[in-house]
Amino acid sequence: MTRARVLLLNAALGPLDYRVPREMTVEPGSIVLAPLGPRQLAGVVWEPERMPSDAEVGDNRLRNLVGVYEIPPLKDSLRRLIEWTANYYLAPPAAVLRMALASASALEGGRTVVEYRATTHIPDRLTPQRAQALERIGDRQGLVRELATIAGVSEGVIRGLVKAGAIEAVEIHIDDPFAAPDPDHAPPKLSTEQRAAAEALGAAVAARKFAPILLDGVTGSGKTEVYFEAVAQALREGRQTLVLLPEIALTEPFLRRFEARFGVLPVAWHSDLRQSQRRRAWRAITTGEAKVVVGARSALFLPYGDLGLIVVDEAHETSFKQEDGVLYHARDVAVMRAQFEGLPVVLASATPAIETRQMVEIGKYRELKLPARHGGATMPDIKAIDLLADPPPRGRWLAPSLVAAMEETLAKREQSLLFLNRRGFAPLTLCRHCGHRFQCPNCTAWMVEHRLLNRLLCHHCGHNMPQPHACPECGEEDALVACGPGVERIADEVAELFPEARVVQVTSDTIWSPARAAEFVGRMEAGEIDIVVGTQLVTKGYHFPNLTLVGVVDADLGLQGGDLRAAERSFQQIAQVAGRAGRGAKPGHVLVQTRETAAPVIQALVGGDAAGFYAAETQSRREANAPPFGRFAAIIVSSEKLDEAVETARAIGRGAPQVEGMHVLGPAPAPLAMLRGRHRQRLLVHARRALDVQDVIRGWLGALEWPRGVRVAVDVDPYSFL
DNA sequence: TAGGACGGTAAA
DNA sequence: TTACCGTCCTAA
Repeated sequence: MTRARVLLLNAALGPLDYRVPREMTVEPGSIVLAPLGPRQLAGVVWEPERMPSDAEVGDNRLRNLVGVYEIPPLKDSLRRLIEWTANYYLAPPAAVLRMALASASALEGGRTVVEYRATTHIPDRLTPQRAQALERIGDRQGLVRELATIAGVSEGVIRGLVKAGAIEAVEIHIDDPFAAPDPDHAPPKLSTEQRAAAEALGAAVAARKFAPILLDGVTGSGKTEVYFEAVAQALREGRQTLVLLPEIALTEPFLRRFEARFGVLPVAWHSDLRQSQRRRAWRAITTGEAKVVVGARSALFLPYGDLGLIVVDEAHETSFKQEDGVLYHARDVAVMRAQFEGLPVVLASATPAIETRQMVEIGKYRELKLPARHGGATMPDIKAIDLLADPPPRGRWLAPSLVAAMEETLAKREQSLLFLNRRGFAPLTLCRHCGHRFQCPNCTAWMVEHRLLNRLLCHHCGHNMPQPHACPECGEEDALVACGPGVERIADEVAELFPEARVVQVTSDTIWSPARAAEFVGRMEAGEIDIVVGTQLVTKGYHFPNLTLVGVVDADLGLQGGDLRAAERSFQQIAQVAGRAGRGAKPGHVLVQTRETAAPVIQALVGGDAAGFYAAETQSRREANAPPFGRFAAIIVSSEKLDEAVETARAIGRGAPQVEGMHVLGPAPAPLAMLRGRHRQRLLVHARRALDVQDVIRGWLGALEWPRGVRVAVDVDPYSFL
């Protein structure tokens, strides 16, 4: 009799044992279908010694596996990665496994999927629901269920439209091949420095060994062209490349550059894929036919058939840290995957994280430097505007000297970019009469006024309400005032100052799909935009040769809140947005508005002393025993009931083990004391680097119990201290 | 007494 | 997580 230990796609369950029927063969990694109570669930066969079960079950109680999927088994290297991730981030292995088998439907054998899209035919009976559906669907395509969700109507309405001929069926073959990129399609002209770096990367790919490499080049130095040569090398060897990007908003410019270099588009992987696209991509990834995959975090755990290279672009980006579910850092897990698979991994950034720099420092990572801009472009000059000496007029946010520079830029028919990392019109609305402030009922956060929508929104939970005219507290009319600036307010100010200029706002409210991003890029390149006002969305990735002026509206914003990475993040953000200026033949200028011209961040930016800033910041981290020299883990306790959250957090605090080199701060209310209707308490564990803090926490929390509605989440290496 | 809400537990 | 079971309560 053979038994198999199976890790099921159910995060609440540990591994379960099954009987393997006589006619079935499985091996570790096999993807199987197993009975679970009255249902059937997919899972993966695992080595029993690597996945201990809490209770041994006798042979007589085992149920038979239902079947094995005709899909290559998950490789050892991927199973080790799943184990490592679950162990390091204190997550259920099944939750990590789910990311590898991200397209459960791809497991089913079906080779075709029927999708639907609108025709030009207008049905005879156009009910309001039908009209709404057709309008919202536009030229989108998808399953009946997907279209119903998009349209906000029931599936019956969609089916009715199909019957009426307004929506037609399209057959999708999920095994349709992806076109192969051609490494020799359009080789670039590289500078001597780029050539040297490209050759080093190519050699690392050919060596087929673990090699973590920091590709460190100033903004505009052509890092992408350089790592494309590593991709070309992987293609020549017939192996796959994974390129991780921090946000889908960045994929659009990337796709176009890729197509120009290799002749075809890469395979995209992100959360917005339709089910059929996901299925097709997943299958092509497992077979190795998808040669280059560009994706967000979640592409990291896919079962690549023959991976040869991993690239993490904009590797310093904090959005690589997953903030819900499994709280992993994609940059760090990418390095681990490269290690398990024996591959080179390239971290590309103009402003690497202190952690990454430190790895170079101690000789763990190799560094390839591109110290100059590509094609003769020069670095922009950065000047600070002292808001205390040169303040904007009352009720305005742009200093006279910044306005003058914008005027000049406009006169030269060049483009300007204003950066403010705050969506909406104003971050706080209050009543002048009684002092009432609009707060989210579910979160410890102000409601943010969005004039584009004429509503107040909570940026944490999505709660929203119409823009009020009277104060709900005292009933006073016309007493509500908007406090502080957001991107919309800056755009208004710009429109008043330069009525003839063409202004666009670039935030997640206006650029919410790759198509919108493409449209923005197109208009920028065609010179149809004079001034961009945007959030962090505009700080990276874009290359606009005619953009010569960058204004940072409030450089002090990022320094508030004071978490351990505040200074570093400020520096990176401003250096990145500054890097958008003067990328072509024309030189760029950057003006940074600040109330603290003496702050080290501002001094480093103005003086162009990145190395000095990094050295000072690294030293202060060392002294504080902060990452990368020491480590943190946050324990977040949340419940809809305040007393339960507080009591559980206290119990956890009381249960803290005495361990040499570790101490526990808290519990205390988390800075976001209420989020999406849940009260949150936080404990912060600070430990020396060598301590296996995960093991300590596992033992600590494992010995405790808490009420049903209480959630206890551990965030290892936290990035958000909210 | 039917049926719903709730809590506890098993799932191999 | 989902399914199911027992308990308790309420409406009829």
